[in-house]
Amino acid sequence: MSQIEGITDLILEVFRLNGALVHAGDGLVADIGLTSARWQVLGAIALTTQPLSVAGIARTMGLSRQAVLRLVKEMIGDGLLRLAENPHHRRARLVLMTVTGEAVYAAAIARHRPWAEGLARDLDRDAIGTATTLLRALRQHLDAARTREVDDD
Amino acid sequence: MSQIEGITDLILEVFRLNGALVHAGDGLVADIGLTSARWQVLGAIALTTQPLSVAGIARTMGLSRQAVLRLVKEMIGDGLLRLAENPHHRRARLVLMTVTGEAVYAAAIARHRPWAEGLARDLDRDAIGTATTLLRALRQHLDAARTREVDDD
DNA sequence: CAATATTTGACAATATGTTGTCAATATGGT
DNA sequence: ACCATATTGACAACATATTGTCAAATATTG
Repeated sequence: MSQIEGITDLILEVFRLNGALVHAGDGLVADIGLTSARWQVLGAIALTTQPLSVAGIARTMGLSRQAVLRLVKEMIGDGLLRLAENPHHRRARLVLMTVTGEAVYAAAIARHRPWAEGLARDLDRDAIGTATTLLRALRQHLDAARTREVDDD
Repeated sequence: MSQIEGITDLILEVFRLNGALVHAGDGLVADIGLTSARWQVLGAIALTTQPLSVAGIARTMGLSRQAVLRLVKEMIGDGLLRLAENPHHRRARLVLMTVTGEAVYAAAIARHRPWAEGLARDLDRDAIGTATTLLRALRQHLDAARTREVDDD
């Protein structure tokens, strides 16, 4: 198989796996009022020491500012998130979890753990690391190309 | 790093890479009237010896029937695809490319080749294979769970 | 053969994500 | 301090994908 076929296969598999993961995640947390996308927003907030703005969350998740903005506004409406003034930037307020948000996120984690265990059980540990490193390299390559794109404008 | 953290990292990287790939693909074929999604539909049709129905394309791509259905109808409207009677199934007609569709797909391939070469250039060949195998195993695991889900209904 | 189950295309509603645009706010260079 | 530039939240338009529902066509089972 040529190098091009190899990378193309990988790309198609990323598309398929992405869909399967979103579906599985949705199913995992549906009854606690979450979706994969909202769960990911909570994760981005939980996993940083410093509170983030909407734009900051977007950068962490690799999504557009606007996609995150809409999710955040909906989640504020649902009582999962709240905004706090940002001493460093009047416009870019900080996104924080409410008590409810924290409880829901904790519940999501509790379900994620055994699910992830089952998924990883018969997979080779090194292969997971190798794959993650490779995917990250690919994405960084693409992101770099994207930056050059914008610079050309 | 625990096995759970490892697989979770991989999952988040799949989400990010998926977005970056869709964006790059869109940019690659935008000016010939394609998008990543439409390009993938053409690819699914091109890569099979036997013509496929809408549902068949969906299975190949790992998407829902309905997602493919809408794409196919739009692409028929744009003159890229056409339907042919299916001797084995009156309802499930076969999706074929028009001459225009074939030309557009050929143009997309011509752009994909050097792009994929550049992407794969400094990546380890074995790592690509390992990653593809791992992602496929993950997806098949998830698809199997999905099948069990449906059986429970 | 008849009853039942599955597959399929169609349509609608909704969730997710992108791009484009704008004004407000920061930031950096001169 | 000033001006050009970049970042940010907001809103709108659109592409993509999922689920739910339905009726038609096919496949399966007793």
